[in-house]
Amino acid sequence: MPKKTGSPTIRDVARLAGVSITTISRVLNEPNPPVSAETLARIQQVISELNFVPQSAARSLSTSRKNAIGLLLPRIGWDAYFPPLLRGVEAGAVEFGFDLLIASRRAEGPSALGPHNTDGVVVFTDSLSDAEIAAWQVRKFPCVLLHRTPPDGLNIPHVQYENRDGTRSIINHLIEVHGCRRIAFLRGPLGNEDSAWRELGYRAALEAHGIAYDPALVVDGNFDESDARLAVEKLIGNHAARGAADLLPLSDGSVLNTDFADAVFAGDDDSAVGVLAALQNAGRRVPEDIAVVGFDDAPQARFCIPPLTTVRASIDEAGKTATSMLVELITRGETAPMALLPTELVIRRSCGCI
Amino acid sequence: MPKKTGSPTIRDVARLAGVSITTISRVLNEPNPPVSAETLARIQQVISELNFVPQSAARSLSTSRKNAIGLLLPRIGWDAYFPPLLRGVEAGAVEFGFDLLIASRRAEGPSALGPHNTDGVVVFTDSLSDAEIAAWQVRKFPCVLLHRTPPDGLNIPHVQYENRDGTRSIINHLIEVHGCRRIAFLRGPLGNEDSAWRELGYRAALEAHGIAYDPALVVDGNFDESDARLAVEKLIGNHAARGAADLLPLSDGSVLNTDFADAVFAGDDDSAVGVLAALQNAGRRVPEDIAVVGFDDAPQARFCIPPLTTVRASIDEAGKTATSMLVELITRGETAPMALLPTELVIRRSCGCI
DNA sequence: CTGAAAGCGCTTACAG
DNA sequence: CTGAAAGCGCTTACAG
Repeated sequence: MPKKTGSPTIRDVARLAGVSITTISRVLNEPNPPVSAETLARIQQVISELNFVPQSAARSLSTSRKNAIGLLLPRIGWDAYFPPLLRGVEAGAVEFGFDLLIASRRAEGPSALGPHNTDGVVVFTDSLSDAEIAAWQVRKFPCVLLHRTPPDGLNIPHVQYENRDGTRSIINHLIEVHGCRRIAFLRGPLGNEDSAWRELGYRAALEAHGIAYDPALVVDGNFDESDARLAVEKLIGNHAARGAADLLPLSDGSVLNTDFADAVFAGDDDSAVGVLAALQNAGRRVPEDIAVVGFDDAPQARFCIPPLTTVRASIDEAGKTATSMLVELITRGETAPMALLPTELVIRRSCGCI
Repeated sequence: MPKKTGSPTIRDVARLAGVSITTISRVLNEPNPPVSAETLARIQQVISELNFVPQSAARSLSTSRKNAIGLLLPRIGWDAYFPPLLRGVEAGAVEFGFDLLIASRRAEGPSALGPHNTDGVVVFTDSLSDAEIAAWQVRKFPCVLLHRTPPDGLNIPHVQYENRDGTRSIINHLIEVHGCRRIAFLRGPLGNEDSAWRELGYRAALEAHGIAYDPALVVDGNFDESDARLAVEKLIGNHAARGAADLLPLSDGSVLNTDFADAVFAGDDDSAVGVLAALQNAGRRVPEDIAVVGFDDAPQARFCIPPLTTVRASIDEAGKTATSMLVELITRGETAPMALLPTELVIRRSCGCI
């Protein structure tokens, strides 16, 4: 009989079914185990009676596969896109039959995830240093970078959004549909890759429409609500200091808008919330006096006043893609060098539409 | 030399350090390994040079401890409180030196998490059936229930919020500060435990103030935005059908409010969004004509129009508490039978304050 | 202070 | 169709 109340082992199953553990193992692992129908039935019966599940550790030890992948996250910034990200990764893991380990990166000590407990890991943004990534490479430990480009010289599969295209299309929308010409841009944090690509998209869209790039319209929003608010207040202040008229009432009752800009691309949706607050405080109506757009389609985007026009990228998709690339890397030894995910324009009221 | 480019084993370390693997193991596991200072230094040197980390699988197999805990989630509903929940659980896992496995529960097959790959799991809400929980109990597999009470007759540690107290305090606020007397309540889904406790809190607060419970004011909102919206529309419709006056302008310019209610407790914040929409459509001003309050302090609460007065419970705390209880259960064999977490009133504009 | 050896629960050639 | 045996990389009495 099975010992005590602990979990049954393959040995218990073998004894109760009257066969060797080899046979049990085969039934467990092979699609068409070479056993008589009768024996097979008996074994399956015992397995389900005992509720037997093979110990992962023992299995790993003999196959040297952990059947687990890891998702490594940075310490902070887990918020808005985290649920869909995890949902995507989890779905991928399940689909390919892997367990999923999660860890957030701490300053001290080695990563909680690595060759000792997983077959490979998805590294999200800057959750691992260049040096650590490089160390994994020499060990040939599979990993895929999500929202992060590989360190120089290293050829590591990575997945990213079409930040540039997404930005280009939302700026195009402002220019072509709403006739904007002075579009402010709030940069993300220094060194942030998403921000760098968005800036390229911003410049490309301007250039394609023959609009000169104006450095005075580009400031730091840091993808942060209150930084963005301050940045816009400064833009307005600078403009006033130059003696500009801003909103000039005309004799016919209409208004001549000579404001600091006719649109603000906030860099991301968090910043956009700050931008909206700053504009409202300054007495600007959005979108009547000035348009505002974001990026990400974060949860608060639809609750903004007015609801925010923005760019959406499917985060689920990103997680799933990264995971399936990782699995390919683990099982076949190679995968695509990178995946670039499409984005989609989400039109709401803050740009002037609707 | 270490084989190929794979990971080094304890054997590699022993060879390079010129000692037995027993000694290496001791250095790895004992706080004060009985080795000469000189040997110790040499060993640590080799370990860091090789970047050696013991294989979790091998370690588990010999100790029969996985050094991992699991977090089991239901298939859906990962959204708003998910990041803080995971943050809490992850923090707990790290603190006690456990790896963290995550899985969402699927209909088919056994749970991806169990005795075969973890030392215990935190079961979130209804991610596991009563029968499966019971099966784990007979195996003495440690688990802690989060936001879920144990199946009948089973004595399983669980952690929950003070839903009743939290509700009582927000209803008290409506009554005592804002003089509300006719407070509608939108129930959560049938069978939902949080909802049941909130209803008890609602009734207790009314009773404490000598206000009769009026079944006509209690309807189903299902913790869902559009269900809640419909429910409120129906409340308004029923009221009108009875020929009530609603908002009656008086000769002195003020308004006599004979509306269906003077406040709505939406059950949760998702519902509150639907309630606000229904009231606005029906021409009611919040909070001037009617107060609205929610529960959870979900992210959208501060973005609502007007910002939502609600009840907050620290989800981080819940995750952390559940995790430390689980660890205690794993290491000491027992822990507290349950933990009841406090809530906090979050006052914003929708109740009439500010 | 140090090591040889058994054993954890599986898988997988190898042999029949 | 079936099984005995070696081995995966550790830990831990046991012995010195």
